[in-house]
Amino acid sequence: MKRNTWQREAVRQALGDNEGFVSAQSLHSSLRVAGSPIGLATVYRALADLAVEGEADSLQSIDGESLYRACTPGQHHHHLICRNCGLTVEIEADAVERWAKSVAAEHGFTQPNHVVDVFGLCAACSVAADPSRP
Amino acid sequence: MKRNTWQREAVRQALGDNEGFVSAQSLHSSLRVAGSPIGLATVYRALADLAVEGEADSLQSIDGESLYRACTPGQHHHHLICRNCGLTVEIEADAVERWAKSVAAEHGFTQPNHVVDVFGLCAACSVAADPSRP
DNA sequence: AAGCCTAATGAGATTCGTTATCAATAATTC
DNA sequence: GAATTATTGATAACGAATCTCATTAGGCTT
Repeated sequence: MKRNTWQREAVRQALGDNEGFVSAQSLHSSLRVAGSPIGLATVYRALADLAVEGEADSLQSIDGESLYRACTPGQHHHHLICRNCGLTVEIEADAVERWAKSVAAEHGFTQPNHVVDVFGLCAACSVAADPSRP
Repeated sequence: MKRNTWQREAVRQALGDNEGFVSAQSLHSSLRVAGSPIGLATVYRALADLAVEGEADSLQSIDGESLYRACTPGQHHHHLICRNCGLTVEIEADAVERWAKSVAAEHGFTQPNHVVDVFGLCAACSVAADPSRP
């Protein structure tokens, strides 16, 4: 049976408090800094559970570590992420879902997963990077 | 100044001989099995160089390791990858390209990059994994 | 409230991919 | 051929993530 512990809740809340994607390590250390005695292994477990339950999205950062972010549960979606400030927008992509499924089936592949993320500069960071073109 | 060594050439060739994405580790061990005394660190360095020069594509596998594959430089494409045997099919995705661009613009994002990869089990591995459902 | 069962925790050890170190080697230039 | 110096490679170091297992505590029953 699944149990509710203050640790799970602390991780869920810490995730929700954060705007963009965070690593398990940094989430753990910010919890510790905030005075929580939560253990690192527990943070990893809680994040993995949240990801399975659909309450968190996860992606692999460039250097291979897993990053997590709170998300609206129950809905499969992808992300538009500012590579400067980390601002993240959730995007729906039914067309992409169908495309991924069909392209997999077309080549005889089963159990298709897909990784679809768009990185860019958000409006604010675009202006900051090139003020001449607002 | 950059120097040409047989080790770089061996890595480039081993990559080209391979059908799908390979990890640095497995590439190294197959080179060793083939009789080459090449070192592991050198394989990592050669692969990183090839990726920077555009002669290899790299991606992060589900479990966090970097996988590499030879590719024709200057051409943008995506991949359909068997997560069991590594078999890779290059896929065209003009529709996805346009979708990524438009969704980025729609939210005020500029300079859009995107990560689009589909993982699954290829026909052969699907049968091997579940022979009852060929 | 007390007790039981067992899921969950957490400190530390462990695994494993990748990178850094640094003396030795060898590719290029002169 | 000698000099220069990029490159190599064995090994150490690093870091993210997982595992171990004794301990803790959540939720149920009585």
